[in-house]
Amino acid sequence: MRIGGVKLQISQIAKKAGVTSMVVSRVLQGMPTVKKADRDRVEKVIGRMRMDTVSPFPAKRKTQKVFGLIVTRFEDIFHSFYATEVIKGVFLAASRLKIDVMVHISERQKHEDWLTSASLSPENIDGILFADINSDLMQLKKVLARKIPCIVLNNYFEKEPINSIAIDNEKAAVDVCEFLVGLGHTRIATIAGDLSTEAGRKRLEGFKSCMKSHNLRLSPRYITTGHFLRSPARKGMESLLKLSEPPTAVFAASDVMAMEAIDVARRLGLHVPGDVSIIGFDDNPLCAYSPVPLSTVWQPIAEMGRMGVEFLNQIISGKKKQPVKMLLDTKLIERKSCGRLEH
Amino acid sequence: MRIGGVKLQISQIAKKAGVTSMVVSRVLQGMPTVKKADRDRVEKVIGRMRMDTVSPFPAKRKTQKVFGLIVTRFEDIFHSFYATEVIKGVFLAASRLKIDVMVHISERQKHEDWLTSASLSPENIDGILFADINSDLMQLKKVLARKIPCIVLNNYFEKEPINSIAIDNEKAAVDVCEFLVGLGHTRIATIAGDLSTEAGRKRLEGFKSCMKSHNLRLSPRYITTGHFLRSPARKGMESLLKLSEPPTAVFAASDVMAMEAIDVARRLGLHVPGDVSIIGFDDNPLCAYSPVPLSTVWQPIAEMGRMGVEFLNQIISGKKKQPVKMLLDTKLIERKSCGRLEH
DNA sequence: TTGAAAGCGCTAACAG
DNA sequence: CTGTTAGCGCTTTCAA
Repeated sequence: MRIGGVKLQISQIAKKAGVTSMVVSRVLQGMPTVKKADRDRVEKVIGRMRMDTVSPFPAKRKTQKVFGLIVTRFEDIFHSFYATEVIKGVFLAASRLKIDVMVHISERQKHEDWLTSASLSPENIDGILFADINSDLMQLKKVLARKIPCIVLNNYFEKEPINSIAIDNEKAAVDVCEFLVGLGHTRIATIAGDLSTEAGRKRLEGFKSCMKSHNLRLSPRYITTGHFLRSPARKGMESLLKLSEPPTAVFAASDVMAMEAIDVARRLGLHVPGDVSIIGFDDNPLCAYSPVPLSTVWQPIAEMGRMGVEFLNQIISGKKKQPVKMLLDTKLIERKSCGRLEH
Repeated sequence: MRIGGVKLQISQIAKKAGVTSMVVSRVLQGMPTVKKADRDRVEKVIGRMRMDTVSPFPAKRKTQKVFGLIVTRFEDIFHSFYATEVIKGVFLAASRLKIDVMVHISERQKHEDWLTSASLSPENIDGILFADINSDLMQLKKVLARKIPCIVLNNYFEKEPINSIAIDNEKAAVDVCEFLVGLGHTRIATIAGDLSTEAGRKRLEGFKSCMKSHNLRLSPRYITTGHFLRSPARKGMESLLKLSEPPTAVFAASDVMAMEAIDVARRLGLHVPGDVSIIGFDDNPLCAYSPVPLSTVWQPIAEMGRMGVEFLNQIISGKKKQPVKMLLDTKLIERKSCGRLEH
């Protein structure tokens, strides 16, 4: 067990907890065959030692702290704005705090047991940052069971005692919807993101709930899913524009999808925003190359990564009480792709 | 000792080398008290076992391979285009090859002995990638001495048997100079980069040698150093424009510096490229925000990172002969910041 | 500069 | 479920 760059001896933990080394060893390995009372005691002792070990020696450490960064793989991840921004924020903070970062790209859906693999074992890692969690809650549960300090980014756990920092996607989507309604639009459609991600779901939910609060009817045909990908987004936009009553405004859940939507519209001879307003999400710098400057939502992704590292560091040092819960605010960026509806 | 994601037992190495475990242990720890003959034998055996261990089991591995990525810290590193691009390329390849990456930001000049620190010890690492080497050749030497597979990016070792992949900065600078001469310029100045980096030096050398080959006089006053930083670059540009015979074209060794140079010129009421042509280096996307589209040099930074990972992986598997040596070509991007000289 | 022996920290196995 | 024992792999020590 590694704490704040220092190795904790099993025998020492055992002594303090009044159990044998074996019991501690089993607890650390997450084996089920340990009496609950013993397990609790061991965990409490580890928690106490964590604080004792780390706080009093700020610069005296020989070994650096090491954080694991778990990134769920998805298509084009390293061309994606999200991943590179998170990584930027994480490294920014890590380099300031002199923390090494072990990056692991985990395969979606697969039962990769990276926790027991050498490089990411608690032996070598002081804490773990999940850059996102897609469906594989299993690993998170294991990490929690072993009391390894961790923070989840981009997924907000409202009730569970899990440290999490996320973008307030729902509020952001409401802002977008309010903005479009404020421009006089009533026939508003959406190209939703990947609904297996929390960001995708929340953005859709926020949009729906805002439409409802304005008593605007949202036909199921106005809801398409682009999975955050280019080609499905195009298909979605095409289907929207083919409707007998096409929308006058479209909320795309990512800038990449919004750019594709603009392209689809223009190829059909429509003007943006004259014939149809389009708004994106991300504030991806690539929008600078858009034929019409894209209105969008800026989100503090790099900040989220930075805060993740800083908070995790504080948690490990016992300077921050758990659970940490943060919802970060977004900002609507108004450019030229949305216009007031003329009657 | 870790090889290709597999732990090699000291005792096994010892048996094959015909020495005791102690000797091997000492060799691995880099202790000086080992007979040279024994040390050589041990190293040879390790080299052999490396190939035996890795190649025959492509997918059978339980543990992932782990590469260390050493990035030398400098100002604003994570806002720098270079660092983020290298990292992008490294992760792109690493995720494809299912390799974990341990990122370490090393402090410049300091005697950080990260090799003996737990997280980057040969115990936990299969190979090392240097994202650049600034002055601290010591660490590289240690890595080489311990026969840990490694590749150096962005520094080209012409003669030493060190694996290296770099941008051909010298040729790129010659291209730039040829380009400016081709536009009719003869009074060409430069804002050089940080001359403690190889990139900075080579770009200056290339520029100088090309000027010479055209029999163009290069006054020392025409050579300023901007250290790749904003404020020194401004000062450099200011001093150039104050000369009694100011240059008609300026080669800035980075886009950030070129943008500052443009700003300085415009604030003095000069037109770019009418009064002075300016060319940068990097093809930083941030040039999109430049008041006049910046002519510059694109360099395959992400590709360099990607190749680094791929080659290192092949070296470890014995599929690639050492030393690997590569010089990557750049491309001059012509936009609007350089004009033909009118007489 | 070497290696036997002792020590250390961990875990698999097995008996209770 | 527990804890003893035995064993593993490595390093420190020390005498030669």
